[in-house]
Amino acid sequence: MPATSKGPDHTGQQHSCNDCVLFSLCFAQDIDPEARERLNGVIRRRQGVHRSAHLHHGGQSARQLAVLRSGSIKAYQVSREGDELVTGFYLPGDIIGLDAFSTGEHAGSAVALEECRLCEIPMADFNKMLGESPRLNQVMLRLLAEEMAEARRLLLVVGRLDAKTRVALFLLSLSRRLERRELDPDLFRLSMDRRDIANYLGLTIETVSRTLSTLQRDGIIHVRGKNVRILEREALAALAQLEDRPRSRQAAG
Amino acid sequence: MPATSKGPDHTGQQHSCNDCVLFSLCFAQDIDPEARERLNGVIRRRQGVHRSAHLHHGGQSARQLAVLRSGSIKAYQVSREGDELVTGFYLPGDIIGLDAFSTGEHAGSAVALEECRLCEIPMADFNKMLGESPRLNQVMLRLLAEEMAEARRLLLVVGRLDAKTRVALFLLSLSRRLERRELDPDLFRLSMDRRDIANYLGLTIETVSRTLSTLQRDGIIHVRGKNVRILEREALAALAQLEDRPRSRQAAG
DNA sequence: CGGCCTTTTTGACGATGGTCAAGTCGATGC
DNA sequence: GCATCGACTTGACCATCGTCAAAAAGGCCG
Repeated sequence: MPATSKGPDHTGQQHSCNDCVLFSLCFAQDIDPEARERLNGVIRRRQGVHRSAHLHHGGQSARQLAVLRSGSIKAYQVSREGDELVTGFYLPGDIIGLDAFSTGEHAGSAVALEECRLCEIPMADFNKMLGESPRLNQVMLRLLAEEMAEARRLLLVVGRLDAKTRVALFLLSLSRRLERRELDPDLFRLSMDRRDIANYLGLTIETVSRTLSTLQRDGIIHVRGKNVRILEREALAALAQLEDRPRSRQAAG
Repeated sequence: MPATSKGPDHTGQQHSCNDCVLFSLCFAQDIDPEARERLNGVIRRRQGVHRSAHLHHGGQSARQLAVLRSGSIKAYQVSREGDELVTGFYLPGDIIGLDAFSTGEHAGSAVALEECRLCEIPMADFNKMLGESPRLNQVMLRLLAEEMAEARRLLLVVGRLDAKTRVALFLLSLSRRLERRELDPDLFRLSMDRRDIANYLGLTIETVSRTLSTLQRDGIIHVRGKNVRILEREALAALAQLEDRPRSRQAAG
């Protein structure tokens, strides 16, 4: 709770976006230097966000926008019936809180899957900047459109593909995102549990587990609890694409 | 092709947003009168867009933003494998082309399901206005966030619910949208065919057909081809909510 | 290390919904 | 009217994946 906010901290991290190792992934790279300077003034660098801590809950009015610096975060919504619906996982460099743009309230919740560090921008400051910088607006519009495209992709995966294909796509997508962050794309640790993966993919825990086992049996991956190694990327990619998709194969008009 | 563009047309429709019957549904109501005046100057009112005519294709660079004035439109994407993926249906008042905001190119395609009329705003003009009006930016951000929320809802429907629930939700959603447009929410015509419905819901044609038949047998709706009458709204709503959802019922953390 | 709890895996079984196939309905054209 | 073509409906069958159950593997704490 008493986590550092503003001012120097003791982890050797820099205090300007310009020096940030994540700069090339962050939206800050896309705005003009002047705006970035102002951003630096209002950003609160927060660390010590521990596993299971919520960044925000659905329905809460948005107090800040955040960029994830380290760790990982699960985004989910709660349906009227009270079930959880996992909508995505954030990795370092991702921006958190865009879902509040329509109403000013968060559409969903976000919870840390492990120890996290963040850059937070108070909403008031951010809105002020938005009102003054069309450029920043464009960037936000683009980010939101991207998140939308991602949701659409997920839609394809979740509704229409068989279990093997869904899991293959999940692993590959994660792998690709890690690669873009200069992390090992073939050997990584799943920070979310089977339940979250299953929920995200629209499957049950058992099916996810079984599917991972099958992929291991076929020599395509190696799994040991949360640790995954991709052995045959080609084969995995083949599954993700070619596996005859069973449902609704109507051709384009 | 030679359809009217600009200037008077012969259907008795007005030429200012202020007089438009759709004004209360259109984003034009949310911007300041001054901007609306400018909008009026650049809008092209187009009619005679006939069934199966495309408004745009995926990958095309966006030439305009459009508001649907009458008729209905199907939005879809084409996957790498060449399958069609129906992502939504537009009704009068809906805005078409937001998907181009991230890259400048349309993410998906849009095709008329029946005779349509539109208000088109050339992208160049629109972008110019965006650059000058933070207010307009906010409105666009909100619209995009809403479209996103819609996509998320669809995600829930398509991946996790059984066929009966999906179809019930589809009918209710359509009904609600018609109601907001002051049309009869209980008696309407489906402008899309079964194939499109099935694809949108992540089901097969046969299952959609069977499910509609079952709903009819149970006295909840009456179907005759594309014509639908909702007989027992309560019962339909009950199906949409309470029908025990079979998959992934993990509780919130 | 041993107990306890949670997470994950594995197995057996059955229902939902996809597949294939045939039949009905409806619109259009001759 | 009749033929034809596509859209829609209905039926029979069966695969996939959810359900239920139990065992195995980790984690945590004493």
